[in-house]
Amino acid sequence: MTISTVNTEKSFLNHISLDCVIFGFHEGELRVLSLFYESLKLYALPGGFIGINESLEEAAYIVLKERTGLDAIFLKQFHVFSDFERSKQNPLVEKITKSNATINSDFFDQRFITVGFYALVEYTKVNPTPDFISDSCKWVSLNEKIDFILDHSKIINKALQSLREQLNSQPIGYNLLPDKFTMSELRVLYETILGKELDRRNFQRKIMSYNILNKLNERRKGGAHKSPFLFEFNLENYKKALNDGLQGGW
Amino acid sequence: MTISTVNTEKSFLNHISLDCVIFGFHEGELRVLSLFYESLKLYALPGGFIGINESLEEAAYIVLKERTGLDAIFLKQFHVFSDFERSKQNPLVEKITKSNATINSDFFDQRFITVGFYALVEYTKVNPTPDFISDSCKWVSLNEKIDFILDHSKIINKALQSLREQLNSQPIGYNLLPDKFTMSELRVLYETILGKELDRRNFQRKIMSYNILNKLNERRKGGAHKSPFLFEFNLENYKKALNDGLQGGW
DNA sequence: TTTCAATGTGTCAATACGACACAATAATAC
DNA sequence: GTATTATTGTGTCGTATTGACACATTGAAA
Repeated sequence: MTISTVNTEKSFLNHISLDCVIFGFHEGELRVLSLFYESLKLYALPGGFIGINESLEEAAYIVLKERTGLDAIFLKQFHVFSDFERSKQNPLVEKITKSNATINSDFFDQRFITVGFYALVEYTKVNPTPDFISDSCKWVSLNEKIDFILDHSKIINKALQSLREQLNSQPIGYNLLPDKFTMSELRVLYETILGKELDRRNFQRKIMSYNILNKLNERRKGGAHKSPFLFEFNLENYKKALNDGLQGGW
Repeated sequence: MTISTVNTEKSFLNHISLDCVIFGFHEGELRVLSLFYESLKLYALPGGFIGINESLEEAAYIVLKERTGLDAIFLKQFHVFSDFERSKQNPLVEKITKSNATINSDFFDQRFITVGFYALVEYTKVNPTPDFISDSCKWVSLNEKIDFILDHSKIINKALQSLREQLNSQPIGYNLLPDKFTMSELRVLYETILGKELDRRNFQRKIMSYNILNKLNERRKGGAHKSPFLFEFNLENYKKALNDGLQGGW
């Protein structure tokens, strides 16, 4: 009746999909893990469907695990995209139909309402892995002009907007940076997400006032100029802040 | 295939529903418009399904219009509830089956993923109207202990939490108060949403600093004690604040 | 006319914030 | 080695914002 299968292995709910905006931070740029379709010259967000006995969150974790190899990830639903027109003319349908894959292309060729999730991951820990219909999986910088299928550009923009709003109340950074990092690295991350420069000294004063960072007796060597101290997140206070929220904005 | 009908008039998408937490403010209490099922002694949130050529938002506006009689309403999606167990043992299914209604009870008896919306309306303007399976539609105070079907209590709590977070960045109040109101009324609304007391004088200073209110040359007569001035929202600045957001928290 | 609770409007100190200065340092250039 | 240079560490200072509180005013009720 209302349950369909993509292949013979698993049954999914019709009409509902999810798309993940997986953010990484590298070389001072925010990047989004994207699937590339060589024949279409188009990118797409990693996504999936909801198994008949899964929650959205469980399904999203499966997508993340498959594309990144990572488990414990900061994951948050941020918006539902339900425009009547949004999944019309999905170029992937034709691609699937033409392929020899043993999957049900009818399933793809229905109207989908998609739940957007954003995830924050540590760039270097990710092992980008394409799915069965994409040719490659790679990081795409938000600074590049990239063509995505359907409304995926819109989804990314909305994800970034949500991330910005979160930044004002939650201690984002733990998930995007390596365990040890310099104050400059954290500040550049904030600047990148916000899209504006922040005063180096005022930033440090404010972020330290939240008591979510430990200053280490260790410096980052190797770079030119004075070696900066390394910091790490104070997990105990970080978790408290996740619950209670921070205050003030940037 | 994947489209079902509730009655013969309209086709809906399977597996997807929406529920509306319609907030009103009356006698210093936040209230939620709820449907009551006499035979079950249970309440439920007004909800609906997504027509095959509607967006979620369009469908939500239809629900609001039908239950309140109002059009232009502040409406916002805030969370998707997708637990596998959430729509098991829906008491409404049995109720529908037993009734003589010409509706397809099979449609109700499927797994639903529901999108939660919250709406802010002016209490006195609402004309509460039950739907075809409920016995009455009434305001329920958040202070009362009320039994809701399924996970609707959880949905209300999450809506209130979202509303609180919005309060810090958006000029909420325009939709919940009459056109003209006193500073105390606005403050009590904020106190009610936040669940804590605010200093009367500091509140006024802060809210006035946003420039979203016009102080009128008019006083509320009739109450005991000194007559307070009336205020109204400055729509131009209010809309600006809706876009730009406010700053600071309470 | 008095009472009393609520209102209008202020002050004050503590804190937070934005803008900025200057010395210390580590790799590089010479 | 020594000088150079960009970056880092750590301040200060004036202003704006915040929280706590005081006191006179008002208008219905006693």
